[in-house]
Amino acid sequence: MATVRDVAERAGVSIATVSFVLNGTKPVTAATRNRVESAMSELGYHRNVLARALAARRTRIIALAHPRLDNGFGSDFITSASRAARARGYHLVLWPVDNDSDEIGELIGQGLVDGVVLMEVLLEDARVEALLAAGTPFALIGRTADPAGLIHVDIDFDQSMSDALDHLQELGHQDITLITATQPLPEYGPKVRSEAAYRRLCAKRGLRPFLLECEPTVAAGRAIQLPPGTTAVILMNELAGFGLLSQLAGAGIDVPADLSILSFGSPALAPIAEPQLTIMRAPGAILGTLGVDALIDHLETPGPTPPPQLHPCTLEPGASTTLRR
Amino acid sequence: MATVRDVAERAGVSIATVSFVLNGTKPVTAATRNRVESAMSELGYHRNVLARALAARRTRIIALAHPRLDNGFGSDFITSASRAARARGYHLVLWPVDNDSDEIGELIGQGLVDGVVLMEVLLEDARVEALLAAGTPFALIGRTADPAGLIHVDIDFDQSMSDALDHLQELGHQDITLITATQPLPEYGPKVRSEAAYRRLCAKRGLRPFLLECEPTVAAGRAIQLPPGTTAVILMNELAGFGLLSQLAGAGIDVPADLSILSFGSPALAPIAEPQLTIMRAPGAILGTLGVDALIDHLETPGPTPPPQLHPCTLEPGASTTLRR
DNA sequence: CTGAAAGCGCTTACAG
DNA sequence: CTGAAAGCGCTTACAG
Repeated sequence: MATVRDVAERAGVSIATVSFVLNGTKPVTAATRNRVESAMSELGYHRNVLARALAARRTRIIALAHPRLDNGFGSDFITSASRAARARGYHLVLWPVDNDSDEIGELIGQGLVDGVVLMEVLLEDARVEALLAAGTPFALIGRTADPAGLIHVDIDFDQSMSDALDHLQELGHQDITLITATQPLPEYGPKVRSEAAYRRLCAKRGLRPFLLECEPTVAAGRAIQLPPGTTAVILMNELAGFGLLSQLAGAGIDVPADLSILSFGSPALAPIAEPQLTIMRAPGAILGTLGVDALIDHLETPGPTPPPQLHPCTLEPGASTTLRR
Repeated sequence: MATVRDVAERAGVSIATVSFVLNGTKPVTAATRNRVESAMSELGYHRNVLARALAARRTRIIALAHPRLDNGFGSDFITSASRAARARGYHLVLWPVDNDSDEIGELIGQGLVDGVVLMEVLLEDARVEALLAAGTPFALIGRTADPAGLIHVDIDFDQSMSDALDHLQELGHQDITLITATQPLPEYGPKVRSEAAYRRLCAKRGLRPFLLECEPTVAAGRAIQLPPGTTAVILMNELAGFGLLSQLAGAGIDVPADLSILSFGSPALAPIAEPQLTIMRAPGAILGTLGVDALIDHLETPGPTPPPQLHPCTLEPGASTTLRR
């Protein structure tokens, strides 16, 4: 592998000059620049990111801390996050850490990364404390209970719920039940915020709120007992949704003629349902890009905390919602 | 952040000695070791991985090169791969690269990683050539057309297909149709190998082979025309499977009474189907661990190419297969 | 605009 | 068993 020294020698300049053209950090005459650039391409020079990082005290590596990946928008998110990082000349390392301050503290101490993107943020999150204590810049995917002053991107649950209700109300529905999933951890942000948004919007719109929750399984969905009078359902429990569909089919209740279903879920599963589900699609890929960009922006031009980036889910019409009869 | 220098000073030794106890590379008396270790813990010392990497010419970072993640065992695989790396003291960086030799060549040139795990390997893969040319160690998840001499881990398609046929034959089936998915790229290893295994095993077992393929969509599944006489189906096309189930239900054909279905697929989707699908589950998490471990083993003790690690899918009984009537 | 030199925080021959 | 010193491949004040 060629080094700056090789390039400098071939171009007849000092290694400092090579560095200046490499980084554009100081003015260099066109002639010198050309000599350096041809030397680089002739030698197939690639700068060593490790040495650069050590000397510059900036690694241009960021971590994606993920307790687990099996949920929600996992794959989309990761693909877009790693692409976003690469697009800005950064590398993304994966840190499989639990919500544990020691574990992340140890990782931070290694000095490998300039910042951290935190997935699966809890309302109370020990990792956030560790990051704050270490002075390591970070961006949250999701939000703690009080995210003021923290860089974060998240689903806009208010807007999403509003859009969901709009869709159903435009179809004439007024008795709309919200079905969520029982969570292993009590304080799960998306659920808490969605329920709050639903309650608030119902009050504001003069709708009677019906909230239900069940385990995220097909079997639990089969056992759902909808409140009498319900003509539409907002689902935040994809698996139970399939159970519910099966239960309804068995009972001769037609979807959407008798009951409209709007499901917060993934486009992968929607076409499997019968009828194909109308979904509110989570902006996984968008959040990946926003989170990484927000962090890198902050790393490159530190300043006051940028405003949160909240992005709503997108309505993707299927065949499971229709006019109330 | 404390450095080796701080530790050395506090312990009253040289930085070399600190390094020796850090790495266990040279014998150190118990007394000295103790002094160094207490100094380290008192200072909350963490070794800087960048500096170590630069000095030792080994970064202990490996890359996971992934064209896209949306397919197959994506999330499971990545989670297990990143855990496996961490368990061995390595970091895993994500490289979102297409099957393009330039792109991966540029990334390798940066000197960030000791080796690469390659996902989504094609029968002819430009990235493999680039890696070979650069002399960068790598492990394949999947296989090229001729993987001899390359470290690789993959699904054992022969064994998996054999297990699938065993299951169905034990239930009395002899007319077994294999349904695969049309691929965007012509030479897709899993499909090619599965079909070959199916053909070979049918011949060996005196079964008549029926092969079908269709687009990986629910709609395509609805349009499948099974060969007359088929009593069981092996599906390697999950989405089409749902379409097929729907088609059969509409035609009054009972699964599994009239037709058994064994699907190579994910445990996430199996319970959604009605009846719940009997599946051959891809060993995504296992391959993640095996791939990373194989690469790191080779990095730490170079030697002849270790034998390929082939791991079969696991039969997970559902309610979609039963005795032939 | 360009260069000589120090330094980032480690590891590793080489000596003793 | 321990230490002094060189060096990994860069960046960045500091001078000129």
